[in-house]
Amino acid sequence: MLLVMTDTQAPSAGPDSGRTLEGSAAGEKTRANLVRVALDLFGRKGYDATSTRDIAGAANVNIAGIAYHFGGKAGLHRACGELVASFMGDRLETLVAGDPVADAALTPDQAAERFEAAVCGFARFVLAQREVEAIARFMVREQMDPSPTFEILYGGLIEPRHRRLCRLWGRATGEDPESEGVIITVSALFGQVMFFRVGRATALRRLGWATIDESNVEKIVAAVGEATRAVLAVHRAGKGEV
Amino acid sequence: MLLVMTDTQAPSAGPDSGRTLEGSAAGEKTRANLVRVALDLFGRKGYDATSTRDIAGAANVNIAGIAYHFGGKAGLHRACGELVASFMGDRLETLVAGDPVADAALTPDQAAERFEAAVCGFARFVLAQREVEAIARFMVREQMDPSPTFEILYGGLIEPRHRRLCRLWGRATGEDPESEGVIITVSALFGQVMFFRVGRATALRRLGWATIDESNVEKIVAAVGEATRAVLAVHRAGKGEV
DNA sequence: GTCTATAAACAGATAGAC
DNA sequence: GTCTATCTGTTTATAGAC
Repeated sequence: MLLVMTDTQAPSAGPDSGRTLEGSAAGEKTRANLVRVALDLFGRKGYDATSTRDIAGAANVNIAGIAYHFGGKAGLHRACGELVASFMGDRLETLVAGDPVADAALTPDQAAERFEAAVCGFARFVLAQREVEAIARFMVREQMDPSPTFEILYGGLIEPRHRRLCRLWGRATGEDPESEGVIITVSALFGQVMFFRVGRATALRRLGWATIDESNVEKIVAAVGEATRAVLAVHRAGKGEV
Repeated sequence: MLLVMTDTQAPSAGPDSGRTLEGSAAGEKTRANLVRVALDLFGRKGYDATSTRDIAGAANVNIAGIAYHFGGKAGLHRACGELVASFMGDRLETLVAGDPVADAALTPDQAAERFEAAVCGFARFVLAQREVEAIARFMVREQMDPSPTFEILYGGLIEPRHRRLCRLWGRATGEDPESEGVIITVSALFGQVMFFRVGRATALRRLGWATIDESNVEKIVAAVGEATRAVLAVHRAGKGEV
């Protein structure tokens, strides 16, 4: 959550090269403001389409502050990626899967139950939490047009979480957690949830909803939970049968 | 496929206000080139981040040609949306669902079979066809940051196709095709496919694939087809049971 | 229908006062 | 650490020659 202040390598020798690692309290707040606003704008409009003037204006920070604190626009974007990886990693760690070391001790039944809870918890978290809106937009944009920041997201957040879920699936079904089939199936099940984030404009229009509020989230959770149970059942029953 | 030349309302009285509706053969080719290139760049980098200079350069057309033929950058974007709606509408009409009027005459078994074929056909089309790459990027971008062009995509393509699939689902399960539950479930099932488009960067890295070639598409089709059958079976067996 | 040239606004970065 | 002012390059749009 606070690895925003990792020292950035400024592309040119800027005024930030000599500052201390901690910074002052005022500087800390300025940096946090900039990252919060930039995350929203980068996600909404994309990197190139977002001007540093807009960011600075919305964050009530002078334009020159971006270069000072992050070495430039690219450094600010990197800081956004680090915030996302850190924030989402913290939340998903406790929300989605519980204790990692205990996985091997789970019975298949327990693992299946926990996997379903992971899908539903992920859906509730990703769809209901207001603070995730900007983060989701930012992440989808990095998927479609990866910048150097994608590596931060993939290596620091996506890959370990996804691998973890595949282990859980393997524990529940007896299948190889690193096999293509498991990775694809787990990805597809979580893709159900993603649709209501990425295709939100379509979903809202088609369902006649103004927003995806708490009661609407539960309707979606019910559907993806049911699908998860159904697919899980097939894989636990007959392994070869398709 | 050729409603690219719908006359654009130029924001200001430009040189295109007096031209004929058909245009010359050379002009037609220029317009098609511009739309093809713009669709790719808009999808890749977004509207604001794509410069008319880049588009004109890649299309081997003079910069002023965009204002001449489409009234400006916004008109070119609209033309891209019209091409997408027209092209995808044509393909999905034959690929995904067959004859619309015959739906009511289908038995539940036939409808279920056809629905599964629709999901698999959609997956093959969306994931395998090279020409869909740019289109998919363009559409996802409109979902996340809707412009006036979104209305063209939703009303002319997404809504009618989605409604059609829900009717098929309703025919197979006996459920109300316009109910929230059906719309959500159908959306979620197709969301499985979308993940491998939108989250392609993640899927490739996680699976160790360089590209999603034909054999990889079939692996994905197998997984989403299986999930579709499983969920369909649950809804056809006991309607109240969850 | 296509071109050159240019206008007017805006981009990111930075120097230097405080 | 924050500010103003400015430099340099790029953006879309357009006027007018051909």
